[in-house]
Amino acid sequence: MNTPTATGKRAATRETILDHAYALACNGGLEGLSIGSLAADVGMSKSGVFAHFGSREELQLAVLDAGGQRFMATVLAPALKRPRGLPRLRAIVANWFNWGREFQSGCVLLSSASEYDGRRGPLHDRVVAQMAGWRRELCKAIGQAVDEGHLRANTDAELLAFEIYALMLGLHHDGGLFGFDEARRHAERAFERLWRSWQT
Amino acid sequence: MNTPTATGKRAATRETILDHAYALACNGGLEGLSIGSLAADVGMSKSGVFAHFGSREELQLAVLDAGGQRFMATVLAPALKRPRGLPRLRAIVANWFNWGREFQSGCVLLSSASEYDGRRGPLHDRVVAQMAGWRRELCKAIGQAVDEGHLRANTDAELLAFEIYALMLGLHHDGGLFGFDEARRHAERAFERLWRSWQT
DNA sequence: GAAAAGAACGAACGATCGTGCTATTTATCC
DNA sequence: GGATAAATAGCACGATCGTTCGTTCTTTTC
Repeated sequence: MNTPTATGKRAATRETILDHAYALACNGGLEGLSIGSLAADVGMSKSGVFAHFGSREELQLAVLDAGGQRFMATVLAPALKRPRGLPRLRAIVANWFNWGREFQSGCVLLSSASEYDGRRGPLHDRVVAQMAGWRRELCKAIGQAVDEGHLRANTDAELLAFEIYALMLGLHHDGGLFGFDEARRHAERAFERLWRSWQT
Repeated sequence: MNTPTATGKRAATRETILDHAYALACNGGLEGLSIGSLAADVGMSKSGVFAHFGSREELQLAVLDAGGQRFMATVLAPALKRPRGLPRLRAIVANWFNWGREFQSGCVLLSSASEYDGRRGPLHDRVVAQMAGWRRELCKAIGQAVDEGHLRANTDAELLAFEIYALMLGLHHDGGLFGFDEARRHAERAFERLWRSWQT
């Protein structure tokens, strides 16, 4: 038995740092995340935090990955237990509604999308890859709903995925600015209209 | 003739500064806008730029106002020449499609919305007021389309405004990440479906 | 318990941040 | 054209940024 705890101390504190970094980035965005404030939040020295990542960009990438992982675990994974087709699709949307409300403010992934859409570099690429991956998952679930006969046979999966995504953007946008309850009401009704418009 | 140009020198250079500030904020966002880089971009000294606004926050507010003004002039004003109802609504959307492509990257107003939705202070309030005002204009145009008999009598203006706004968010989001052309195709088709779903 | 390895700290760096203050330049007015 | 006012430049401040480096503390290994 030479493996200490399978996760070691280094990995554990790294996880702790990422927890705090993720929470901070949910407010201020990835671009507003500074190593100094992060270190103060965790209760470590700047250099101690820094040593875990080697650069700020590497830290930001790690936060982005952590966010994507949590998103998938919160939104997609539970929905996979539901039967294929529209029930699973609705479960995805339902889980998505609750996403980002664990911390008071916005979603790291969405804010990163608007922060890095115009620039170049590793962060931009990671955001694009993440978003494209999620869109692919959405299309997959939509395709299954078509196969199950829940949605019309001529359904354009990419278009519907765009529409679903747009409504979630609207929910987060309005939720952040005008209050979550009213935004939720609008989004819920919009989704009902959306499902109906694509149903068989 | 003692009035030099009706707009004095001070106002003129202030306008020049705001032009550059607006362009810079279209990429880096309002939070990424710094007085130093702005001064370098304009070709002035930091303090020279600073003197025009008195504080960074005041500068950001001015940029926000300038953005709102340009948005209204680009998107709303030309549409008011079209006949009330669906034609005007479609014109608004058509103008909105072109908005934000004057500069290569995103829209200041949208990025500000995600930057300040979680915080408090004058910037947050200004963003909310701006967004609420625009939403009100949208609802007004929708109401007219109902009055004209172009949209169903039981149309929920706020809900439709939410749906329109959501699609535009989707357009900007996808446009920034995946390329504007594909996003435009999706958004255009989604809008056609949207109009049809609310039409008489 | 000594030795080796790993993790975190503390101080310092050059740069940039927003913001004052004081000159200096530029425009306006009689 | 000289006096006055406005506009801009220059410089310095404290703070914070990301990053580096050498030291100290903690853990593991023999």
